[in-house]
Amino acid sequence: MDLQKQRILIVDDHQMFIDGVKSLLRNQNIFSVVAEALDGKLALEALENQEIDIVISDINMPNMSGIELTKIIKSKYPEIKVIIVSMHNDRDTITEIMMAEAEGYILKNTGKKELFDALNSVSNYGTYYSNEVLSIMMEIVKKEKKSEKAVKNLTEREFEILNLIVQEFSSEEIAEKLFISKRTVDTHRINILNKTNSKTIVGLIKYAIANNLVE
Amino acid sequence: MDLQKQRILIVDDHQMFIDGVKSLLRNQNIFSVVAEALDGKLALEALENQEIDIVISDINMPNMSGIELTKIIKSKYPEIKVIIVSMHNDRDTITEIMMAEAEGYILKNTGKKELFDALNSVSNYGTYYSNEVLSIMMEIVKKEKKSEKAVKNLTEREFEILNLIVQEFSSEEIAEKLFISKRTVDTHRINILNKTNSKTIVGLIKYAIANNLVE
DNA sequence: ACTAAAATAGGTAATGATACTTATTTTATT
DNA sequence: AATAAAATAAGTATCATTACCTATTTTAGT
Repeated sequence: MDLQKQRILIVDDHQMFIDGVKSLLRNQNIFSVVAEALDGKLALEALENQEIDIVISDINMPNMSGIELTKIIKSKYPEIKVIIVSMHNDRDTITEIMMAEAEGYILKNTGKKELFDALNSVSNYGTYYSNEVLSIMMEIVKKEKKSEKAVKNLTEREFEILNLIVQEFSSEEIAEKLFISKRTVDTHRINILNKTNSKTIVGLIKYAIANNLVE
Repeated sequence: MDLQKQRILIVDDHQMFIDGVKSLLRNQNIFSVVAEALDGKLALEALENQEIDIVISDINMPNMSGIELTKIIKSKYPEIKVIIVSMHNDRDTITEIMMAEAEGYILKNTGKKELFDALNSVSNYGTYYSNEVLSIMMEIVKKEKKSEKAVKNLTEREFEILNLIVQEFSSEEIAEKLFISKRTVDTHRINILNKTNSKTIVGLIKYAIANNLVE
């Protein structure tokens, strides 16, 4: 008796993409696309109705992202492997995928060969991350460490003042608002500049916006 | 004798997408995918080597965007119809597509039916824009008009200086860089603040970032 | 060639931000 | 109770930004 084919669920809000993956998985006898879903909710319904071994999911979808979907799948069906597929390989995306503990992450410009490599790795060894993704992961590990130190060690008061600065209040106005001396605000200001490695208020605003420290 | 099939070239840096479109265009006798290309350069080569009636192109591609490709196609082969396919339907994208004068614009979550509608419209009437796109176009026409006044009436020089401000150069440094007086830069600065309704440089930076006037 | 818009620049002043230093008081942690 | 971290504040100085005004020269459009 043959080993059973690996049963695959494809999740993507773009029908074209689902068809693309299906066409890549035609004419072979290891994997079988047994279900498809256009969003996370439909994917979860599909998982309740049939046994699935591997989920291939897009990351950007309406209502529920591939990340959220992965987290739910991992908590309800820890034995199911998840491969996330994405257009972009930026830092934020990769970090989120790591957090969600997906077994694989490939880009949408992946060819047939790499898709099979990923599916095989995931169903046998455990994980698959493309070289592109791995090199970005290494960059993150290096860079994130030091920026984390700078970002996170702003004190509560400093955060409060940073927010007021971004809201266009001057040091004097902030002082009035917080019932403290303008000189104190100035001190906080300079400490904030130093901690965020900003030279001027322009850099600080950009930094605050880029790092989501405000709003 | 039959009418010749409409010859289609698909351009996308994601092989999966090309396969998806091809699978949607299987089993019918109006359109025929006779060529595919993974980027704009290869697409232009393909156009030199064979007759094409309709180009279906992705918008986000490395080296040359679908917009740039469309512009080149339109200047060299004005009789070829172009349908742009995109993930997103944001204002900027739609505006650019209008500028490039593509005959059609559909989203990647388009199903078989809409793809055929688009292809038929484009090869017969002339253009096809999905309802989603049309409604966004109307919003643009309404909103863009008023923000245009504030945003767009920055002069080239003012844009240049705004960019340098955002890059954390002081008025003095900007003056040196542009070989003009610091007083001139100051004047520009104040005009920029007025035109963007910003009270302080903090507001200006936020405004510039929010409106994509920089980077 | 004429006109409007844009770019140029200066005077004068007030206000704001930043640099560097020092020091006291509060608050949290062990 | 001791220590460290955070919040408070001020002195002094310099530099940068903004306000309000006026005015000339360049550039582009009809």
